Amino acid sequence: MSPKSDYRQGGERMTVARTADAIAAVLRDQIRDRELQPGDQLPTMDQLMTTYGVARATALRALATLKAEGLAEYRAGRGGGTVVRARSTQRMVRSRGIERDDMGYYSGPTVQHWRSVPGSATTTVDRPAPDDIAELLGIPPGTSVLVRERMNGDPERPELRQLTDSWLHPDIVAALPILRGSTGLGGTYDRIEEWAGRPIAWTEEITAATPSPAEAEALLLPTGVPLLRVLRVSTLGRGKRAAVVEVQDIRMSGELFSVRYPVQRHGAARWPVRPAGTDFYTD
Amino acid sequence: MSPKSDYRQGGERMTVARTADAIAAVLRDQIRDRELQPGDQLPTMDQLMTTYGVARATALRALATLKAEGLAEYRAGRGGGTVVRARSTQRMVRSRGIERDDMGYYSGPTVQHWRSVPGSATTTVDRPAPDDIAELLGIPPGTSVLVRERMNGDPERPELRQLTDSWLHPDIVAALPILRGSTGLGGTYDRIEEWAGRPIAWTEEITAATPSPAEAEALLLPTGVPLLRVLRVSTLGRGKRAAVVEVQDIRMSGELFSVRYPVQRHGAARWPVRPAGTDFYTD
DNA sequence: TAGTGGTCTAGACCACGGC
DNA sequence: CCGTGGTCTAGACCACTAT
Repeated sequence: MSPKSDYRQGGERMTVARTADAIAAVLRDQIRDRELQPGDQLPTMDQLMTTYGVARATALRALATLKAEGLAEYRAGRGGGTVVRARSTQRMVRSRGIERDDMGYYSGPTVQHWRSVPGSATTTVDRPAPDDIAELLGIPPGTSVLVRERMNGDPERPELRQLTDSWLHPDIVAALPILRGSTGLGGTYDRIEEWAGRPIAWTEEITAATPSPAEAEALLLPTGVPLLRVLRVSTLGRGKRAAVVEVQDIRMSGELFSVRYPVQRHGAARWPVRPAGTDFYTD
Repeated sequence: MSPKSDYRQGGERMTVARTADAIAAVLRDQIRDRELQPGDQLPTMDQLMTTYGVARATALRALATLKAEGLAEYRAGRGGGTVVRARSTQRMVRSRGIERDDMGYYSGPTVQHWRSVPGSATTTVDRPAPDDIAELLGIPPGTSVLVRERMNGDPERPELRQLTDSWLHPDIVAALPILRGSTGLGGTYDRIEEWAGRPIAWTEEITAATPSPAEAEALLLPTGVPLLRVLRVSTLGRGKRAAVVEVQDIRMSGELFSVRYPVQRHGAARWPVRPAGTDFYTD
């Protein structure tokens, strides 16, 4: 992986890093091995130019690579430079069960006090559904769908925030035109349950994604930090007659957040189990 | 967001993109709006140079930005070029319940037939635990811990693969030295339950991360694709006396995989619910 | 072989922010 | 002020692969 050696220049075999990727690999290894601690300054471009004998642009690209990977960041000003980024190892864990208080449903105590991020507001628009949302809603891709977009977070820790797009199934919007209006997002679930007279069931599907520039800006993501994406599917009814009424697309920093679920035992995995025929590992 | 206009050059206000970021933004918008479909060729560097009047390096950076974001990729050779990447919108969904067959435990039918990736083998080493693993194991960071590292996946679809590091608590390794040996990973759980005489309980914590170059290579990740990371914590006992015996760190492509869980209602959220005091939305 | 992107050197100029 | 990284132009050379 690290092209630190076995590198040719003018037919002569070199053992030192002389390319941007090789220099980046040297520094990356030093960071991984904690020779360079968070907050420590990396060599400046001038230092890289003299120690490795490369051009300025090459030194720049080595440092830029580490920034893109989220390993380093720039501190501007005199005495600044490129430093090892302190990566939060302590993530905010969201236990994904549904709770309820005077305000309505919420998903766990860590977010009970979250509010709309100042300066942002819920917007309600009709928009063609992306493929994955359309698939979950069970409608043709590109169908125009009512979506409520919102950003909220912890009022006391502004970096803890998430973007939520609530895509409402066309049938439910036709039946409940109030959903186009000022009903809060939390209120949406109550309105639907009042109308249906039975409970919504939720399933969450979690994946990772690269943020768009707009998402990175809104969520204050440094470069190199991916999105943690939770797709929450709200369903009425059970089994084959279950109808998807809403899909929420919730995006948050993959570095600051994690979500936690208990894992259930099914079928033959229920305790006590019979001994396995072999110890072959299948997962 | 898109610096397509309001750009100054020599004191003259321009309305066309003349920087790498601005050109990238134009192309990004065209991809997002489906003017450029997956497989379509983006303008070549020569075309960008003439249409925008920029230097070759600038055109290069515009295209490189899109590749880094995972929106485009390079097809080499004559007639090739930079094309819009086909992003798999159909992810492999792993329903995270625990099942069991003759082989032992496994997590859902989609992975029941998975095997070790050809050419890879399980390695067993002692390694200092990273901070987040140490935290979950309840041991001081940097403690040397036995870890079993493995890569497995779908034999018929080699791109569907995952890296699994199984970090075993020092106490359980001391009690069960066999875990250092050739017991399969799936066998680990059986050995622990036989020894303890009671069932393991699992919790999974999901987050997103940027792959290291080594992880990207092993998992065949194109640039711009983040990791989906599942931390599975295995526990013996309940409540305050629960002891963590193992932490699995499972990494897979965030583009090809998602994990799915049912969401439980707790406390006041159990049906039937009382009406909410307001419709204020807290999540 | 031709056309694509990728890397490098060399040098000019700009933006930022602590000193 | 001045050292830091960031962007740009300009040009040389290399790597890949369909044709």
